[in-house]
Formats: sequence, C-alpha cells, structure tokens
Amino acid sequence: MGRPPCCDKEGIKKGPWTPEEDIILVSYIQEHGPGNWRSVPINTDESMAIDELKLHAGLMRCSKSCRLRWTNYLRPGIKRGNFTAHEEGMIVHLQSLLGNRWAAIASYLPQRTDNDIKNYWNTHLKKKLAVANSTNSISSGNNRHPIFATGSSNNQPEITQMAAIARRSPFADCPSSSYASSMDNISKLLDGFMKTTSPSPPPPPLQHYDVGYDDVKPAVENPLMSFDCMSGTGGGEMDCFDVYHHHQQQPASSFMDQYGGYGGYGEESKKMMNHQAPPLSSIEKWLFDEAAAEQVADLMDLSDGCCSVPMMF
DNA sequence: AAGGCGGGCAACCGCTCGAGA
DNA sequence: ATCTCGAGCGGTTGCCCGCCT
Repeated sequence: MGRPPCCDKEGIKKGPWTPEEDIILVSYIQEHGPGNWRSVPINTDESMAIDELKLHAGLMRCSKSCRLRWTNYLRPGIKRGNFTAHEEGMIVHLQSLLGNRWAAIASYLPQRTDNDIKNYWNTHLKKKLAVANSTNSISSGNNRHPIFATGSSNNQPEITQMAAIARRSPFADCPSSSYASSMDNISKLLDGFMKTTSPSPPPPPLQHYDVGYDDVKPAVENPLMSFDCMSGTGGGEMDCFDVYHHHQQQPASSFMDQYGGYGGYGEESKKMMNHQAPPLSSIEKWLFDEAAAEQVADLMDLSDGCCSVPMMF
C-alpha cells in the first residue's frame, strides 16, 4: 500500500535511454544546472520559452529517471570502465567500514557512481572476497588496521577484508560496446546536435573539472560538453587513490566543495564529514595518509590465499 | 551455426530523509 | 508540531551480450 511509483503516469517513458533523450537531458541540465529534477519533464508546459519547448519535446521521463541517468551516466567527470586495484582496495576498505552505503563510498571515489560501485561490488568483489574467504582460514589478528584501535568502532568488521583483494585488476581499458556505455557516441551526438539544430545562439560552455589533476581547472573542450575524462584516457587514468593522496593537504570539506558539486555527491560527503558515524575524520586521515597509501598498495599486492577474510555476507 | 546459459550493468522500485509550508 | 513532497539511496530486476556446448 505504498506510494504509487512516480513513473506510473501514462505517457512517462521507461526503459533504456536513447541518444536523443540523452541530448535533451544534457541540454536541459547545461542550461539549468543539475537539480530541480522535478522540473525537467514538467517544464514542457506553456510557461516555457518556445526553444525550450522544442528542446524538451520527446523527453517523457520522470524526474527520478532523469536524475539517475544524469548522476550515473551523463554527469561529467565519471570514470567508466575497469576499476583499478587501488579503487578495488578503496571500495573493499570503505565497504568494510561503512557497509552497503554506496553513496557514501562513492563520495570517496569522485569519479565513480554509487551504482557503478554497487554493481562492481556485487558482480566482482563479492565473488573475489567469497573465494578468498572460502579458501583461507587464517586468523585476522595481525591485520587489524590502527584505525580500529581508536575505540570508536564497536561493530566494525575486520579491516582485513581488504586484504582479500589479492589480485590486481586483470581487465584492460576497454569500453563497453553498447550505446549506453559509449561516451564517444554521446560526445559525437552532442557535437552533431549542436551543429545541426536550432539557430539560436549556443548556450554558454559547460565547465567540468578534471578531477585528480594538479589544479582544479575548468576544462572546456567541447563547446557543449566535455566527456574526455570518462573515456579511459586523460583524467580517467588517474587512480582515485591518487586523487586523495594529492589532496591530503587540503581540508576535506574544501576538497569536496571543489569536486563534489556535481550530482549531489558533495552534499553526501558533507553529511559524512559532519554528522555520521563511523568517525570519518579518522577514516579520511587514514585514506589520505601517505603511509596508508603504501599499506593499501601492499595489501593489493598480496597474493591469493595469504589473508583471512571474515565476511559478513 | 544455433541455442542455452550466465555475467554484467543500466534502470526501476520502494523506502527514508529532510526541507518547506 | 505536523504534514507534504521532492531528492536521494539501496535493493532488485531485466535486458543485452559474450561464451560455451
């Protein structure tokens, strides 16, 4: 007897997004910014300008669907494709600390979406950890990370879970072949869209940040939008861990303010910073700590079968 | 070559939270 | 203080694609 689904209304489209829909959504967000999702499909009423009416004709998606599509796929700065060993380690580590709070975990990997992380956990890491767990029964005492010695982690699982990630990612950088995973396709479509559509002046350039580079600078390559950092080269090649390592000198809030602005991750991060247990300041210290970086690297280098993995699932 | 099967991932659903009235 | 509603989150589903037989 719950609330009816927001997409139950007639005429609201569901299912896979088409390139045209992506273009419409990106165009809308470019002009209005992310957020106010409710208004995306609704703004097709008479209050809209003529151009906007044209722009949104055909985007019959509910607000949820629009938000999801943007945050999980279209949002600039998303790194797609294979997870690095460092990213795996981060995910395993953070999952052991935070549980299945994928949004919170994603806030520590700004280039990855919560959906991506969730899927990767469910399809890859869970199996790896299960295999490691089933083949090993070594006790975990020696692997406890100092972070759990603070007395604030009453119910924390063993940090040694992360040691179960024993292999470096065997995958190569190869984007998926389907439309939905092809940033090139969208970029080209958007480029073509701008060349072939309305004679009205082009909207102002959308800025995005090359997360992980030395200075946070707006990267304006495509007048409409730039996806370069998602495609496996450029910014996408930088490990998330490098990002954190690089920013360890900065206050976390500053880092999140700079990088978390898109798609709501910044807000989640701020919540994490300010309110939520476990004590993330400690976690952050550890994550940002150079020595910890080496420790993670060491753990990631461990071969299969050398560590215990007391799992919770 | 064709059909079956399983893995991976995009997208949906339902719930919770929080802001504003 | 309470209610309403939008935003966001996590769990789950279903489709697509590649591999195997």
